[in-house]
Amino acid sequence: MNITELAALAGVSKTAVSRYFNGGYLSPEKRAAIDAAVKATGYAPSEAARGLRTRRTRQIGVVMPRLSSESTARVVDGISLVLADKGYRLLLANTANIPAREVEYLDALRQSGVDGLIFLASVFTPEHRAVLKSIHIPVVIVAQQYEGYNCVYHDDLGAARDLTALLIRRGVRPAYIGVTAQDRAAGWARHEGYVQALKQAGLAPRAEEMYLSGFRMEDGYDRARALLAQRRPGGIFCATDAIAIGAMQACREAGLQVGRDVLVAGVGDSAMGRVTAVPLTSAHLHYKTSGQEAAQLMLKLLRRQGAGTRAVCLGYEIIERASTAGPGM
Amino acid sequence: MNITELAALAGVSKTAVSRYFNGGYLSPEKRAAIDAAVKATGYAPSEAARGLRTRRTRQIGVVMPRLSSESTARVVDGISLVLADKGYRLLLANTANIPAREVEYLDALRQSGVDGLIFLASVFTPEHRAVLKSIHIPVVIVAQQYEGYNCVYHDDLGAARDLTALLIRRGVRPAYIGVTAQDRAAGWARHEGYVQALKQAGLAPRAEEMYLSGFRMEDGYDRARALLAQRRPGGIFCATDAIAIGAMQACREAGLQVGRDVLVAGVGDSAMGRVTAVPLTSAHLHYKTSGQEAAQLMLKLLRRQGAGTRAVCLGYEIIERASTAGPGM
DNA sequence: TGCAAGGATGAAATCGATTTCAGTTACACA
DNA sequence: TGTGTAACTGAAATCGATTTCATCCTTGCA
Repeated sequence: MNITELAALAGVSKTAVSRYFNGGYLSPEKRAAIDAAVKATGYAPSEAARGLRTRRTRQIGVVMPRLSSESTARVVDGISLVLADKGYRLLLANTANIPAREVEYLDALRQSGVDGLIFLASVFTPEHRAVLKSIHIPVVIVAQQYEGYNCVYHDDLGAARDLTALLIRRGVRPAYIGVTAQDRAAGWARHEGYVQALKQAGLAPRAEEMYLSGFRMEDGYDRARALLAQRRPGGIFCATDAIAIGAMQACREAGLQVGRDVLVAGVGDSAMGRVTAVPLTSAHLHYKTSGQEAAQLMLKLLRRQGAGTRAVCLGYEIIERASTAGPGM
Repeated sequence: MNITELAALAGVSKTAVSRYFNGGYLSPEKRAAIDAAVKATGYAPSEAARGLRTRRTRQIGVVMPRLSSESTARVVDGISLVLADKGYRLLLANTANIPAREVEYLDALRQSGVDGLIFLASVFTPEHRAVLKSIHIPVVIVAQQYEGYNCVYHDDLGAARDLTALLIRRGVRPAYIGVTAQDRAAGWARHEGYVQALKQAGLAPRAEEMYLSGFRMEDGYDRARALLAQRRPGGIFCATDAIAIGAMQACREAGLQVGRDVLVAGVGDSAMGRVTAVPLTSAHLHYKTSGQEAAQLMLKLLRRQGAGTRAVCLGYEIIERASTAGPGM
């Protein structure tokens, strides 16, 4: 069933049918006739043909690392909530955390004709910059700040600073376990926040108290074991909840009671951190909100209301739980 | 840049360019000329035009409840892993757990021209049946068994039976907290497994020991509190990990030590259940695998190798942790 | 009465690819 | 020499919509 057949059935021209779906001059009689024909046949215009003519697909590409990460899933959830409402659909590209694949998929999605691209970024290589420059449709970058592009990101530095300060207020000098600084937000900014808090408290950051880890719980566990084998810090500030949870496990196994002998904090307020043996102090980052904001921003850009680029920085909320109760508890 | 311009640039016909991208007779000289032109311009065929002509989009629709649920995310992760490899892209529809929206989105995706549909199902209303019947592209249903359709699902009944039997072996008569039987897999089948295990052990199931709950942790907490206010079961078998984690919390607050005073088990082997104060005994369901299987099945169907419908039932793995250590521990 | 404005209409052009089809060339083989 | 086959070619038809444009029909108003 195509527009020509439907038009014949309703006794009108193709043009009238097109106007029925897209608005335009159309008499009530024809409208009713088309309405009846559409209802009877269940006809719907071909998206392919429509897309060819209008150059719009009402699809938004989303490039992201692992869907099965809580934060990513929350962001995408937020995006889909807003966009589905406006009739847009999400075209997903799962990069499995491989930067080269990000570049590849950004390019592939661009060519596949999406109206816009939302990119959940972690690192920026020269290839990233090149492919982003070659994209001539609206782009919104989530979770990282990138000069000259529309971004929605979190105040990672502030969250890390406040959490570190909290540990210091509880009477300890925290060590640090974080991730690669290539990830400006989760790596560099959170580390910087840690350093700033130390300095503000008059403490000198020491390289031997700062550890680099992977993103997984197991990585946090390993690094914390290595750390505890060398020194006994009063607290550990971890760049992510997963690392923190691994670290708490290592502490427990070392005979330390988390929240009393050693204070631990993470970032992200993951569901896991709420149910651990000792609930984890963390910073709630508004992931779902950042997805929604990114989608709103995308809608604005699609409506060509994109006067200049915008950068939206979302706040955070420190959630104190038992893991930072304090030495006296 | 379109095919006509590129053909002119390379000094060949449009047909030759098409054959360059799709295979067909083409002399090495023309191939080289087109290759050079493509490399120089970065030309890629318009997906819209191609889709119009071929009626294929290389897009697979995925309809699912909440992305921000661990099991869903794992399934979709598995799907995208397999399909991305074969050049297919995922068109996502997030139904926010609203059955009416599932029907709506199934219909919308069908009309948007996807080559196939993967449906992460929970309940089947008459409207679901109707819309599924109206779909004439390959469909794979995940997580539920549905007669006459290609399905990939888990042995929910077996997992529930084994876990309940485990609790009984540990010397307790477990109560049950589960979800609506409208969800055949997570609701009905897991309940049925519980009942079967009781009967096999010569115990009569009692209605007053079976509670109906929502899907969230808070729901499990509430139901467990209500349960504990009435009776003190030696164990609780919960239809999902989230419920079980809520229930463990309620037990702790009631002064009971989970794993000793009360044994608890869930289903799903969620990341949360591994880090709780008392780690949770659960059944690992191969969610990611089910996504991969569903994708493989879809690929077969797309290749028209769909001789009859197939139903793939995946096994499970009982993961014993401290929450079912036993009264003596 | 005349005329401008705007509602309503549908034929035809267009979007950018794939596919059909008619035909050429080259070569092997009887 | 004739013939069958396979490699190769490109003009033209086609997919199913949107959009342009010329035209017709009403009104309202001077």
